[in-house]
Amino acid sequence: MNNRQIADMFDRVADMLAIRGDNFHRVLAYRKASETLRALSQPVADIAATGSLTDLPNIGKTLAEKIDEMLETGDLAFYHRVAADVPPELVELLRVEGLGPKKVKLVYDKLGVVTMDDLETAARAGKLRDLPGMGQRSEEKILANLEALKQHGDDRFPLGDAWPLAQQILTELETLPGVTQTAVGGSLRRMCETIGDIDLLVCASAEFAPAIMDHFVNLPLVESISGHGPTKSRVTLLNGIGVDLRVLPAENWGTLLSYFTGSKAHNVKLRERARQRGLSLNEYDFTRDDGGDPILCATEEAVYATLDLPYIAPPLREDRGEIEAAKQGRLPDLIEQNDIIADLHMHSTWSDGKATILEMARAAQARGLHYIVISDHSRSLGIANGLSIEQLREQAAEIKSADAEMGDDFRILHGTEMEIKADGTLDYPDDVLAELDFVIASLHVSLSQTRDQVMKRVFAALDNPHVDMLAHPTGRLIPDRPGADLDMERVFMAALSTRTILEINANPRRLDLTDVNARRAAQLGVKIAINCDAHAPDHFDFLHYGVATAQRAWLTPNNVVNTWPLEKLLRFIN
DNA sequence: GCCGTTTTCGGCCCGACTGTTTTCAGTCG
Repeated sequence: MNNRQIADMFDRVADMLAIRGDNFHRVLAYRKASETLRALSQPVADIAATGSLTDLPNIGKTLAEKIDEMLETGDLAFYHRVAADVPPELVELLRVEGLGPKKVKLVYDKLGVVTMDDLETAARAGKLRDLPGMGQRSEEKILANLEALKQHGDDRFPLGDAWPLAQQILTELETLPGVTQTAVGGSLRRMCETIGDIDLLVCASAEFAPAIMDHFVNLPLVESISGHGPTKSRVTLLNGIGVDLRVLPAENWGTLLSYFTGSKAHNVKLRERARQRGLSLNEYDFTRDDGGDPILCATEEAVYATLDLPYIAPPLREDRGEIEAAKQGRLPDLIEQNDIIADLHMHSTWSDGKATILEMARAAQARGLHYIVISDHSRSLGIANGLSIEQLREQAAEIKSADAEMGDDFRILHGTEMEIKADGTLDYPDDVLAELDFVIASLHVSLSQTRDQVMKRVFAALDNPHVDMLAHPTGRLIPDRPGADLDMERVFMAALSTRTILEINANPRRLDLTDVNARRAAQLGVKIAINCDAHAPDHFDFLHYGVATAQRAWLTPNNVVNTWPLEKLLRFIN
């Protein structure tokens, strides 16, 4: 079993234990262990092999043994023991909003409900309303939420879908009386690749809050309201995405922002640190155990300062070592968007782009870039109008004239995004590749090949001396396609030894490498590029998603080749 | 079940909102 499968198993066991009514903190231990495994940037099997599983946070003796068991047998006996008490199918019921472990146990014990269909049948028959603690309203709500789940599912939303939506709502809320500041919070502010719901925060004094909330829950794109109070409201939009809004005054802004940015695990660490100092941290303030005046924080900097920590940027707040690093003064000097001076991967009308080479160059220059690589698709990708060898050579002439047109302050390099074909061969011969300034290799087809097959293809590209960069290495698409089954550790080692750059593709449907993989690659010394893969001038807007992913990977400007002057990049690839 | 400036046992974050209550449990974030 791999990291994700073991993490999934721990999550499933946690849900089953919660339904069974086990100690809450025992349940939490399984969930925390799951998070540790998901954040791990190397195979847990490698760590198990050295016997150092318990060095990982949240993995103690018991869970280490369970991980060993799963690695050896592919199964977990404990899971089957719990399953004797709690049918594993019950876990599915937790996806229904408003149903937690207690109520799932209730409907199972009293009505024998196991599946969603059972639940719907029971609700329609009016059997839920007579259960203790439930009534007609609960029954109606469960039916409505079952229906909503069928309609929208409860999948997470791609960052690229949620971000513009959040900005749109905030822009509207900013116009309301009394609103002095707004912000996104939660996983959206941390720029996770997918988000469960949108957290919005508004700064306004209490007398304005009710009107702000009323406006919010009555926005035209609201489908239903699931909570509506003076400081907190929650709605579901027509596309099924949930949006939470919190309103607090300026004196609480820093603690509010910190609290609702999370992650949960990061917050727990902050609160533990507060307790060590005789303080208790919540979204309003720090209260003192000795009963003294609470400490108010109008900024997040003040929150961290109260805990004797430097400011920690939101993309780092995943409890992946950032608090320990902050304590020791070794937080990374994170890459910022204005460090980026080049884009090495884009398309023009020569293949499937929407703009000419010159238009792309001017758009790039307008955004502060100093050089670009035009990298149209290669001949075998017919669907994207890939270039024949003859077309590629014709294109060289146009690149040259466009480059001259742009003047001395901007350079256009001639590249290609070359297919790594399904049979493992490359789409252009070496002598053609030798004519180009920059060669990108990509997987687009036959991504569901076996690990052996697809790794052979990647090695063929990495080992070719003309290939400078591997673009969107796994080929995944969020949320539809998981991507090729690569052994990333071996990809990184090969990239390192062949001096091949690996890409963080900034398109929010890709974000490939992932944050976790990019962090591991950079740790090993692999150089990373952040590229928009622009097919039109406005796709350069994707850059902030790519930079945020790089920040989540703890990358500094030195890890990222797009921060380098052209001469340095050319030295590296040659 | 994990973890240790609270240190091998006894903590483990906590507040808003809802619905069913008549003072609170459950859910959610």
